[in-house]
Amino acid sequence: MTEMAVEAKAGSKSEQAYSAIKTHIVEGTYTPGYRLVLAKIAEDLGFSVVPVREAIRRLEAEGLVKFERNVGATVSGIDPTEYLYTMQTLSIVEGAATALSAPLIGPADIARARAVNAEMRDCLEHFDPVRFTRLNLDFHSVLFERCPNPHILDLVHRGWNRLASLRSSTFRFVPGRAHESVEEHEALLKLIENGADADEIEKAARRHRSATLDAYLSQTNAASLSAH
Amino acid sequence: MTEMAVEAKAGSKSEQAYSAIKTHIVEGTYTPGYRLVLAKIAEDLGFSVVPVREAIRRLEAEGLVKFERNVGATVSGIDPTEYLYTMQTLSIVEGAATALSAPLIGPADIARARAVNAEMRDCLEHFDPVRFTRLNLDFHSVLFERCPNPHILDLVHRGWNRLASLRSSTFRFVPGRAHESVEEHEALLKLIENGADADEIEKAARRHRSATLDAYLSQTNAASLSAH
DNA sequence: GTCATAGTTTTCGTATACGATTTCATACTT
DNA sequence: AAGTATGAAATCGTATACGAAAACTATGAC
Repeated sequence: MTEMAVEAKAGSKSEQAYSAIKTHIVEGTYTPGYRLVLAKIAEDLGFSVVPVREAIRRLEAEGLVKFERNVGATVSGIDPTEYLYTMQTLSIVEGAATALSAPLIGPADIARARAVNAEMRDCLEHFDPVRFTRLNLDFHSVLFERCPNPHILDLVHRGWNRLASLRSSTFRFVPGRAHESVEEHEALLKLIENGADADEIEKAARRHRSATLDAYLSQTNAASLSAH
Repeated sequence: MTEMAVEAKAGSKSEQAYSAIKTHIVEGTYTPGYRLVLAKIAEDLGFSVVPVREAIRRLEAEGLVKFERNVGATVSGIDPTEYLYTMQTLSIVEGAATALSAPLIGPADIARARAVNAEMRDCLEHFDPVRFTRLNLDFHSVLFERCPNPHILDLVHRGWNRLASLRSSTFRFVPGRAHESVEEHEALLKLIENGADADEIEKAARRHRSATLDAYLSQTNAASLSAH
């Protein structure tokens, strides 16, 4: 788990370049604002610039890098507005993915999710935000990975990747919110376990994410999402 | 209106190639299965292959073309499963976009949508499915274009583009469904006009699309979407 | 007549090269 | 001293060229 960022390991050089750069962004080696110079990356990887360029444009399409004509690419920053857009979009697609996969989630999945959530509680006591964040993805993966619609699943992955690329910087992990979060996780599991209807699950999953966003926004006095 | 497919008119050659090819696909010049040979397109446009290749890979990311390593690209086909995935995804993102833009829709917008819907009724009497389809996009554009979240809006556009690329082929326009559709349009407008809450609008917009999908599926005895 | 195989053709994948654009540093003007 | 113009450096954008992989074709064996 937690390997979501790694995709096509081998393959064409453009694909290799794509995963290599993506990994750097998601893992935090390339932080927001970092300037991606074609020639430099090409040399580092031992490729020429053409496949690197292709990789970067693909990352641009996913929102991980910002690209300016004749200027170059930089790792996307943490503009609060962008963060809001990303979280709102994710709340919608993840909510749908969770609702769609709910009927396919078995007792084994639930058990695994509970175990992960228990570990998350641990992280709160021993204050380990990095691990907490990683486990959070593991937990939600259980809930949405069985989504039978690959398009929706792909959108969910993209959203998480974008968030991961912001992870290494400033905010995230509002302490009070983390405690609420693990409680909501348990509530979500109960809903799924009891075979609640899709609509109810979807709403709960959305609210869970909206609440995280709101917790962040309340620190930065920006506009609220759940107001909508 | 109806110009949604045309984006960056000028710009770098890769962008020009992108819009040119995209237009061909969406307008139906390149039908599903059509083989996109780099050298040929490059010659047609008067460019070299590198920007064309970049354009094609971008179209691949949007699902408009299918790309195989060392083989080439073909315009995406109308696999019923893919159609289901696309429609389901669109029902979700379009539903959200409509709900989010609803509070920003004014009386002028409503009036315009009504006019479009009236024209659609006309198309039913004079049996003009091509125009009907075009107007259908115009109608829905009024409902979702004010969505303040550009990410979501982008996903909606992508969904419509994919559908447009399938348009020219076989199915679409199940006669009975079209009549229902214009009625549902009016119902949607009433909801927005009366300031119904976001959740209600979202559900109605989703159902509207799911119903279109189901009408198609009932002809092909595939699995239903609204069953979920 | 059918299948397998070798050779040819097509087409993609990427390296290299060079022109175009932007950015940065420097010198000059007011 | 501040701002503007000029030139140099960095970087991108794309053309061209060639090697590699796949698809196609023709030939021969059975």
